[in-house]
Amino acid sequence: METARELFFAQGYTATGIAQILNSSGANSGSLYHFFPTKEDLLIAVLEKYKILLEPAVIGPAYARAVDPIERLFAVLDGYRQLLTATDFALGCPIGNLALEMSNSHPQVRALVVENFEGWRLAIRHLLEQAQGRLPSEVDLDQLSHFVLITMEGAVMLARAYHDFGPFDAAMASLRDHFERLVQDGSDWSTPKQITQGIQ
Amino acid sequence: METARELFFAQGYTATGIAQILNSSGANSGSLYHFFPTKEDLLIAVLEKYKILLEPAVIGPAYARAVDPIERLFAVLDGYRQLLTATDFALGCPIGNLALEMSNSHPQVRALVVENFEGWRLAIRHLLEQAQGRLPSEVDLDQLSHFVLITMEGAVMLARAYHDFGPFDAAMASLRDHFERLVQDGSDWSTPKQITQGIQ
DNA sequence: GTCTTAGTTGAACGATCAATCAAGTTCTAA
DNA sequence: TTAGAACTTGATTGATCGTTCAACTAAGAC
Repeated sequence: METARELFFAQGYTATGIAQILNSSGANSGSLYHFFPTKEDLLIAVLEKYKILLEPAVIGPAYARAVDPIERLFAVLDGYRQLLTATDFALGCPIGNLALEMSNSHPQVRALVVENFEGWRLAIRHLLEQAQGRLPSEVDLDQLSHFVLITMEGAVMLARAYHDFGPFDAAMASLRDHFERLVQDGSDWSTPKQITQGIQ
Repeated sequence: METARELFFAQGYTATGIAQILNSSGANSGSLYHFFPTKEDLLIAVLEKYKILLEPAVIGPAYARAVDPIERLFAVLDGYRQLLTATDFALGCPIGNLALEMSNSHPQVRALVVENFEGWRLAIRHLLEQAQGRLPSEVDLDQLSHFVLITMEGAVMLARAYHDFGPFDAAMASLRDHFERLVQDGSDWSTPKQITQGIQ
């Protein structure tokens, strides 16, 4: 199953054959089909695994690299940049890859993709809640967390297509700009603009 | 080739078989292979076609629905929303679909994916240039146009995965908010804030 | 010590995959 | 009128697809 996860991640679901999984893992077809009656069951197990991996593999490391909630948010995003760097754009977001491939057809798989996205988004939302005091009061955290998720998925997609960090970094810079304007706006009513600007 | 384009769009490249293209189009395998020696050549022709379709199928209709450059930008994005509605989330962005599927392996295909993305982005950039007077002078139009493209691709991906417009509309609302703040900031130095606020 | 259950083995299945090719037809130009 | 190139036809190729299954082994229960 671990081998299947890696191969689905690297090549996609359709492009990965059962035979390849068996070769790479050293398992036999009968053993595999004893636990996973169909290829789709294998994919479902992989998607369940990703739900478990979210915290230790994505959120945890980002928390360790920063303390401020907004900085932690960008540390999460930077984690995907590091993955792209380490694999020379071969690996992006495993869920995003499967999302496009499986968004038609299989409803159970799609439901698990949504669960994975929601896990990620709610982790971001949790960070936004911690920064809520600095944001304008009218900001919708569900909306903003969706926006961050969408930006991340789009940025990873484009970076892989371009084999270049230009689009990715542009999105990160724009998103940072957006957050700076939100924070700026959030402090306007309580603190005169001139003072915060004077300190900088 | 037109049938291949539709099937690649709806099902993806790997998931579409030559036999299916032949059945749906009524062509024979020999005829197909006379013009397209490999399946990849067929994909390349499809991607070239998309470059041509950008203007009449995407940009043109959006221009017809709005006049203001920023409104035209959002009209382009709304075009993808309409496509998702019309096909019940079955069809998203044809280039984005292929981008994730082909971002590894074939370099020639990836180059054409990039050309398609760049065509789209430069069309957006052209709109931003027309609105440049309303934006802060320090805004980087290349960065901002990449940001818009990335938001669009991510929004379409998530909408298809969720089978729901929540994420898509959240991204559009956030992007609108970002543009409003840019325009607001762009007018600050020339016009006192109080006056424009008073007019509203 | 035997019965049951869980798990393993790997050859084999029919279907489908992208691709081929010899034969036949249509078009073009001299 | 005719030679040759352009194009079509569809049966067929070997490889690979996901899946099956009868035979086998290992381990715990009574």
